[in-house]
Amino acid sequence: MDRRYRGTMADAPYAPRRIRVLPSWLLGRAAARGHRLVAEALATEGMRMMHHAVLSAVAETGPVSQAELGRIVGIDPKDMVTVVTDLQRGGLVTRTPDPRDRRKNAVEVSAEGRRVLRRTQKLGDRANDELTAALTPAEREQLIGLLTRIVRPADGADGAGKGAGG
Amino acid sequence: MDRRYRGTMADAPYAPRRIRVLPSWLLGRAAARGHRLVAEALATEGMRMMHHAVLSAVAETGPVSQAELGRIVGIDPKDMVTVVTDLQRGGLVTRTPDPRDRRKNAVEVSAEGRRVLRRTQKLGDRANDELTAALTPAEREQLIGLLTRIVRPADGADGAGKGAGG
DNA sequence: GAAAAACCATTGGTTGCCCCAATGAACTCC
DNA sequence: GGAGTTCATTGGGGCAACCAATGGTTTTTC
Repeated sequence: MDRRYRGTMADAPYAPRRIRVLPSWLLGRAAARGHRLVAEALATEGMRMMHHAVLSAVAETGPVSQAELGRIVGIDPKDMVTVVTDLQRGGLVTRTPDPRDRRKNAVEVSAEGRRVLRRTQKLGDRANDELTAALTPAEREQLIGLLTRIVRPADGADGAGKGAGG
Repeated sequence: MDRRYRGTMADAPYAPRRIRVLPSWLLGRAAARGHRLVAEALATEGMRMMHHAVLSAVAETGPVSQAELGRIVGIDPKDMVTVVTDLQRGGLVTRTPDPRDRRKNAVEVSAEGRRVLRRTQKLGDRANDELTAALTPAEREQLIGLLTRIVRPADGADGAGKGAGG
């Protein structure tokens, strides 16, 4: 394998020992690879990760406000505006004023949205298969379990919920 | 406990089922949390993640060129210039022309650099402890092993080494 | 019922990370 | 000594996460 000049993350096998074993470091690397793989796959449908996540949330939650969506997928209200606008422009969701609460937009998936979602889900799944190709199914489940517990430490006691990154 | 408005990643517990179990998704979340934790910790020493990684690599590799460093930690040559400049400005590394190859800069850690590195390493380690607080030591090792294999699939056969993003 | 507080969608702007292309100097190989 | 390559540097560009402010709307409180 010719080690070219390009330093594209993916081929940075050695890193300093002290760092290479740090979960935060590995997480960053793995996430970067996952992101690249998924983004690449989704791009064939003109979708991006956040768009897919939001569309998925909409499909699952039914008519829902943007603020609620933001809480669900964990993105900023500002970014949500962009995503929903894109989705709407593509005819994947409808954004209608909620008659019960005129502040809100009722976002709902369209037939076309469901169609696209079905495809992008398959694409995303396949990308994830490739991402975890080196793992056995059992190991993959293990990884998912471990990560899930890392992602939501809000349950534990000790110093959690510290300063939200000033 | 009050669920405020802010959607800062950390408190996005539920996400759509279909997505929540996707390694790529979890990886992104976990990485974001790890990044926040570590960055926050390092900030107390005025350091950033990349700076720490590079400094660590320099300390471990001895006098080394920037290009080599870039390959080691996996960042772009352009960004390396900035990082090394910052490090140099802070007196943490020295950047001297390599007499054996006048194209190269021999980057080397300074005494002060070692001192800072010792502190930032401790800081980084602690942040990682907090990141993995929900895991037992054995589980943490497990996670590291799993992630390591995800990060470098370059060994396996199947479609690996695919298009690097495009 | 009116003021106060909270919430929603939107606009505006910032930061950090990752990536690519081009340039001039220096080294290597033939 | 000329071609090809590597090095540091400069100049861009894209994407994700985040924070502050505003006008309109709902709920809360007195």
